[in-house]
Formats: sequence, C-alpha cells, structure tokens
Amino acid sequence: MNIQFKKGVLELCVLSILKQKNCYGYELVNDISQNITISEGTIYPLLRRMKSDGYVETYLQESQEGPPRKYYALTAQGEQARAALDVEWSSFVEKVNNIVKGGAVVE
Amino acid sequence: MNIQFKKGVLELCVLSILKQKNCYGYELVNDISQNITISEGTIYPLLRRMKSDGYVETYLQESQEGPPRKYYALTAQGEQARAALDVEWSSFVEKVNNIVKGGAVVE
DNA sequence: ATATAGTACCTTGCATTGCAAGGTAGCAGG
DNA sequence: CCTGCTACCTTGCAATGCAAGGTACTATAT
Repeated sequence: MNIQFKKGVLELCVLSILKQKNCYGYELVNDISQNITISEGTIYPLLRRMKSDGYVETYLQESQEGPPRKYYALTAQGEQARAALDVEWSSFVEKVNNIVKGGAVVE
Repeated sequence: MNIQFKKGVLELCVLSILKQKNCYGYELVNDISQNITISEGTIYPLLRRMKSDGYVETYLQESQEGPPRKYYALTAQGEQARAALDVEWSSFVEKVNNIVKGGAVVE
C-alpha cells in the first residue's frame, strides 16, 4: 500500500468513523486497518492534533480487558471539518480521474 | 486544495500524461494545474526522481519562445509503474470510500 | 511467582513529498 | 534597457506516516 496516498486522508477516515460512534485509539487502528493499514504511531499523534484543533473531545473509561480506554467524540467543529474534508476529497478524486483517464488538458 | 492529498498522486498524474504524449516540465505544470495545482518546485524534483528510477528518458529540443525544452518520454518500465500505481490508486479510493460512506467495519 | 500474550496508551527519529522563494537564461515588445 | 513570459533549476521548510521503542494492565499458562 502506497504510504503517500494516505497523507491527509487518514484524518478524513478518523473523522468519518467518529461521526458514527465514539472510539478509543486502539479501536480506530483496528477498524481502519481492515481497509487501510494504519499504525499506532500514526493514530495517536493524529488524535492529539485533532484534539488541539478542537475537532474531538476525550473521556476515559475503565476496561476489563486492559488499561483504561481513552474515547474520542466528535465536536460540532469536528463535524464541520469532516464535511469540508469530505467535499475536498471527492473533488480531488474527480480531478485526478480527469487527468488519469484520458483528456487531462482542456482545449 | 489540501496539499497532503497530492502526495504520491502527482506521480501518477505525470506518468498518465506522459503515456499520451511526450512533455517538457513547464508544460506538465500547466497541463496538470488545470485540474490540480502543482508548482515547479514539485515537478522538477519529481521528474528527476523518475529519471533516476528509469521511468522516463529525456531529450532537448530548441524553442522559438524561450530556452530549450527538456522533453520527457515514458519508458516501458515507466509504463509498468504507471499501470501499477493506477491500480493501487483505484483500490485506495475504493477503500477510503468504504470507510467514509457508512460501514467501515466488516462484521 | 513468572512468563507470555493481548490490550491500550504513548514518544522519538526518520523518510518522503510538495511548496515557497529564490536563482539563471533566452526571447519579444515597448 | 526594461518588463514579461518562457523554461530550466535548487535550497530550506512543513506536514504526515511509520518503525521501533517504551509503559502498564489483564488473563492464562507454567
């Protein structure tokens, strides 16, 4: 899997999943990795950035299977960011498609 | 335009255009930028990398409109790389779609 | 008790890529 | 001669993801 492709997109993935349900970091790694491999060394710094940007809020919850889990919940601001990123991504994919499939140049 | 999205994808764009026609660097910047903004500081190092990877070959051609143009032509190896990248990109986009649109987790 | 494996958190250093901002030169028009 | 366009190039920076490490809790097996 081309690592470079993931740049910036994993943020959209995390925000999209958090829209559906609150998650803890380790859970996000496993969920996302079913489609796109993501490592812990990626998710934790990413979640930290999102929190400092006000996109997510956190709370701790005890677990019987290990140490306490840090859950992440999407804020209103985070949802706004998700929607914007989603639009941007779709538009980007379309533009790449324009270039890759045939007539890249408008004439 | 999200800069991060472009990572790795611009290589596919360049290879795709070079499949259709030989181009010089400045021309690629203008062609691609009609869909996705790309700067000269990106294209020239990228073309250098591709050449050192054996994906492209170059030749100079005089111009009446300015200094000589350095044309790039796709090699067989470059075409192989393009095809592989194309497949990888399509697969990646699909996987992102899986995550973003609804059921990310297979259950 | 101790070791192993799974869960769950975290950090540091590195590699890669794209961009801004610069530089060099040729050509044409005023 | 100066400006603007063409066309090439390089250097330093910012952002992101990963590998490889560390810590600690729980459960199971030895």
